[in-house]
Order: sequence, then C-alpha cells, then structure tokens
Amino acid sequence: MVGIIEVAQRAGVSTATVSRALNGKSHVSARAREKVLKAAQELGYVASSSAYTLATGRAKNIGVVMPFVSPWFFASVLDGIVNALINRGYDVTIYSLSGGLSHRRRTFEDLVLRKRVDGVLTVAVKLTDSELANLTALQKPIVGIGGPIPGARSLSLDDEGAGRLATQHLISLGHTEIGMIAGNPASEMDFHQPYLRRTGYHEALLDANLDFKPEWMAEADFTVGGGYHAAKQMLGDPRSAPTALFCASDEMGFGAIQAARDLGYRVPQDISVIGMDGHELGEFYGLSTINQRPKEQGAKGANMLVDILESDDPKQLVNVEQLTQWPMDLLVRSSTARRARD
Amino acid sequence: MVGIIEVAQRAGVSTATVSRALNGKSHVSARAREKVLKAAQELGYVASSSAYTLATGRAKNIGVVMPFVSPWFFASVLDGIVNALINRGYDVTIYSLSGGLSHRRRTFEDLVLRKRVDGVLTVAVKLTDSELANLTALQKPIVGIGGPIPGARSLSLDDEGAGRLATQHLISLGHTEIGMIAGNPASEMDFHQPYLRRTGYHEALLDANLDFKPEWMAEADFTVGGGYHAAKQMLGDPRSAPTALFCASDEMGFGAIQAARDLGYRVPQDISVIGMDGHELGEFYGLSTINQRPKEQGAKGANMLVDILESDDPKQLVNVEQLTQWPMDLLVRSSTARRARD
DNA sequence: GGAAAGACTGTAACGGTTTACAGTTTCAGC
DNA sequence: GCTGAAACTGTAAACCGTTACAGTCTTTCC
Repeated sequence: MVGIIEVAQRAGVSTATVSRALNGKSHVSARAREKVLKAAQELGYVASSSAYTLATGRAKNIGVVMPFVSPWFFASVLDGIVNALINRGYDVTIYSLSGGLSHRRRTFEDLVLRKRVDGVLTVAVKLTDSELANLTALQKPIVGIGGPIPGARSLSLDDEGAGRLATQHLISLGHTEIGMIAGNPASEMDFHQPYLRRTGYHEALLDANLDFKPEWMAEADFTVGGGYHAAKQMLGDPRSAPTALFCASDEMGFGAIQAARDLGYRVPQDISVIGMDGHELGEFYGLSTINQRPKEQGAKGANMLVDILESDDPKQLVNVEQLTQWPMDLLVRSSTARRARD
Repeated sequence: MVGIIEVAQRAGVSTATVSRALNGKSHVSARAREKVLKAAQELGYVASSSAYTLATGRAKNIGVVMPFVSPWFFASVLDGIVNALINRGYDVTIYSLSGGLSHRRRTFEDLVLRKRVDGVLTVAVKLTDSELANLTALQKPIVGIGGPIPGARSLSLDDEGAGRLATQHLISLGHTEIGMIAGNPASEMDFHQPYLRRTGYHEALLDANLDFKPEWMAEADFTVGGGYHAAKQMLGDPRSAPTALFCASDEMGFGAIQAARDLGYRVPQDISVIGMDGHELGEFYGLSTINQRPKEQGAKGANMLVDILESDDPKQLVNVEQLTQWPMDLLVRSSTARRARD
C-alpha cells in the first residue's frame, strides 16, 4: 500500500510538503509541487480517507436518512442528492429507516457519533426530539427535505397549500362531491405530508362551503395498490360515490384511475382524478397532479447543506431553524375535467 | 468529544480493556466488562469510525456503483442491498455513474484507493479491464449484480435466456410477426443486458423458423417515453406492424401499450405486448413480463459480498470468477393473448 | 549592505482506535 | 505449597494523514 511517505521519498521532499502540494492550501514552490504531483501520479497515490478524516475531522461524506428507498419520490430525491454531491466532492451514505425501530435508534446514534458523516439530509422524516437533540448537540448540520423539521433547516413543499390547490382545482371544475384518498396512520408516523395534505383538502371544502361526507375519505398506503383498493371501495358504492377524487400521491392516483375504469367509469368524463408529486409516469396516464420536482428538491437540499459545511463558520449555522418553501406547479392533464355526471 | 480514554478513566481500566470489552473479541473479566459497559453507556460513547478503520483496515462500509439511481430497477436493487446490509452491520455509500466519464474515473480511483469501502457491488455495469484490475489488485472483493462480470463474482439473470423465453411465449401464442424494442447503443455502453436480450429474441425466432424484418427492431432508451415513441413508430406503419411486441424493459412496455392504444389497437386483441423485469406497476397495467425480483437480487448480492468479507480468508476469495444464475419467472398477464388479427 | 517581510520547507505532535507483546494474576492439579 | 497453563490486563506501537511551529532561504526596500 503506497502512502504519503513513499510519495515524499520519491519526490525528495517531506510528507508535509506532499500534503500541501496535493491539497493546494498553502505555499509550495512550483518545482516542489511538480515533483510531488509526478511522484503521486507514478505511484497512483490517493490519500486514505480514514486518515484524512481522523486528522481533519471532515469526512467528506454526508448521510441521507429516508424511510424508504425505492418508491419513486424517494428514489428521485436521492438521485438529485447524489448527483449534486458528486460535484461538490462529497460521498453519500444511505440510512434507510425501513428496518424497524431499534434499527432506527442505532442508525441515529451511529450516524452522528461515529463521525461517519459531516452532515445529515433527511427526506420526509419526522425526527423525534431526542434525535434532533443528538444531531444538534454534536454540531452536525441537518437539512430536511420534503417536510419541515422544527428546530432545523428544511426545504419543503407547502403540503397544506398543495392539498388546498388540488382540491380547489376540482372545485373550479364544478365538482361539489369530492373524495380524498389520504395516507394511512402507519405511514404518518414517519412523515407528515399526508396529514397536511388532508388538512388542505378540508380547508378548501370549507372555504367553498361544500359538504363533506365521511365516505369520501379513505386511507391507504402510498402505493398503486393502496390507491386501487381504496378507490374501488369508495367509487363502488353508487349511493355515495364522489365525482372527483384527490389522491395524496401519484401512485395512488394511478391505482384510482385503474379502479375507476374497472368499475366502468370513464376518466375524466365520469370522474376526475388528481394526484400529487409529479411522477414521471403521470404524463403517460394523463394524470393531473401537483409537481414538486423531487430530483431538484434533493439537489437543492444537498447544496444547502454543503453551503453550510463550507461556510467560514459552520458551527454558527448549525442551530438555525429556517424553512424554505419549495414552489409547486399545478399540472393539468387529461384526468380532470368539468363535472358532467347526473 | 468523548473518546475511549474517558471511558477507560471512568471505568478505571486501560483503553485496551475498554476496546476488548466493547468488541468482545477476547478475554475480559466479567467485572471489568460490566464497568466498561456502564461507563460507555453513561457517557454515550461510540467509537469513531475513522479511527476504527485506520486501526483495523476495515471500513464496515460497502460501495454500490450504479449507472442510475432512480429508475425502478436500480432503486429496487438498491433497496434490497441497503436492507440486507443494515442487518449485517455495514453502511452503504452510493456511487452513481451518471455524471460522465471523468467522474467515472475519479469514482473508481477514490472508491478503491481511499479505503472508503471494504468491497464493491456493481449493478448492471460493465467494468473496463483497468477498472477491474484496479479493484482486484487491491484485494477488494466485488460482486456484480444484474450482468455478469468476467473475472469476478456475479449474480445475474440469464438475459439471453430471458429474451428467448419472452419471445417463445409470444410464438407459443401463435404469433409469427414479432417486433422488439431493444435498448439503444448509448445505454449499452454501460450495461449489457440489452444486447443479450436482443440475442435471445433473435435465437427464438431462428429456432422457430420465423421471419425477421428490420422494421421489427427498434432502439430506445429504457424509459416509458422511449418505449412509447419507438412503439408508435413501429406500430404506426400498417404495412409492417407486427402482431406482438417484446420490450426490453417493463417501462418500455408501459409506453408501448399506451402507444398501441393511442393508435387504436386493443391490447391484447390486436397486439400482444410483453415486457421484462417485473415492475410493480406491471400488475396494474396487466403487462406480461419476466420477473427478476430486483430487490431480492440486491439482497442476495449484498449477502454474498459480506460472506466473502467475513470469511476466514477473504483475500483468497477475491480473484474468483463465478457466475450465479438468478432464476426468472414468466408472468403471464393480460397484455398477451393468442394471435387474432388478419 | 542590512533588515524585515514573506515564501518555502521540515520536524514532530496529534487525531482515536486496535492489538502485539509482555507482565501479572488466578487456579487446577499434584 | 508448588508449578504451569490459562486468563486477564496494561503499555506502547502501529494505522496514515494534516498542520502548528520553527527554521531557512529569498526578495525587497531603504
């Protein structure tokens, strides 16, 4: 294994000079630098990251904590994060929370204490007070993506506003009987969007003086299957079927459209469906939605974090609470139309 | 920052004893162990991973190299990997290759040389000879998932066989004019499935003595959009439109089904479509496919790698070439049916 | 020509663990 | 009670960089 000592010997200088030449932080004569670069090149030398971390306290690595990794939204955010971070010279290590509570605890302890990471990005996770305390106590900056984190910096869609907007879109099309397929409590433990989106829906109905029936609210998990089953249930009962449906995610929306078709509804003539997130498949199935461009959100969050890390005084910026609103676009496609039934 | 020294002082023993007690590798008296555990607990001590890595040479971290992170297949494999590795006590850091060639080089150099990782998992990447040489020279075990890696251990579907199977399924339904939407050369640079799947398709046609027209082969990228455009082109020409279509990925299959519908075809009455991979949405769109359960594939690959790492003599196992075949299931759903047109 | 400033370089301390080695204690067996 | 082996423990040397500090060499300006 070739280390800095071999390079120093080959270049005929001290290890300090090698380090300086390679990191370019302070004065090194042009001649020395050249010799070092040549020697390093020839030996194929790259500094050991653990030694670097031990010596400097910087890991050049950031931790991403997410409840799941494969659903489209999470994978997209991750994609954005990874790409942004490559350019900034940071690696990313993933911590999935899908392994249960004890794993979750271990994750948070290790994450922070073992100096593995310089900072943490959370994606749609609700941190417990103690988790947050852990993180901030150790001066590790955090930025939350997709869901505000009280007491920390975060970047998030206004989920309540989004729920309201989606519902208002349906109202503006003349619908008065509007159902919603929301997230279920199990998933709400981890992240809070579902609840907020539901609140936005209710508010929009209230504002417009529209009725709300309990049969118009269903809970499901955030998958296509969840949306399908919930929608089939809701739309299958002719006594109470709404004429429009707001789904808390696009995946649910896909399922709902399919369920509607299987029940003989035409979309959007018989029923309007709007989803949420901006799933890439949405375009193909004509699903109206609210686009939140998760990939860009991930990139933005990652850059915010690195900006803090590389500022003159990162410590000072650690404990700041700051919520950055992420803009949303209403994408109107072919799954929503004026009310026509009756 | 609380280190091993503080724990040692508090427990009234040496740091060596603390280390031994905490790692449980050698003899420590019950009394000493208890004192150490208590002290560590009270101080909230967790060993620094960089110091650990420096001292032991183990990073407890494995690198995952993939061309993309968000497409369903990759995200699913990653999900499987992450979950398997949590249980084995390893972290995972992601290296995406989507950043271009110079990034790719840097990635491979850093990956290996900086001792960040104990081993490497590649997902559907073709390694260049020098990349492989780099990795093996440094005694880092690699296992390739989704695509055989010559000279290393890998776990892969028999893509040629899969292409043949999909095509034979269509043939068995009486189809004689069978088109294929394959991957395009750009994506084939990175991974090789596309080529093999295409070969399987050709072989199946040959075996069955069926004609092949160049108009029946289209190239597209692996997205829904790619499949849509290619299918629209191929099916739009009434002189040469096939009666069945084999798509090299499920996403392409979704696009193809949509294109067919937009052209007025009924699926499967007018045209049969079969995809490949086992995308979760496939069930909803009734897409017949070949299921390769990527999540399980990721988990299996991860476990194979850790098995090597934790064997008695990992070094000895590094340079082994070994291809493990991954089983595939043909999932027949509602997008394929007996030929009826004419 | 001399002094001061600045550029450059090297020595050595430091970061926080693990572990080889050596020393001490305990204990079974006689 | 003695002996040898086994169990336990501590000291100190790695692991591999970065960087404070101090020293040397140039250069510049009176």
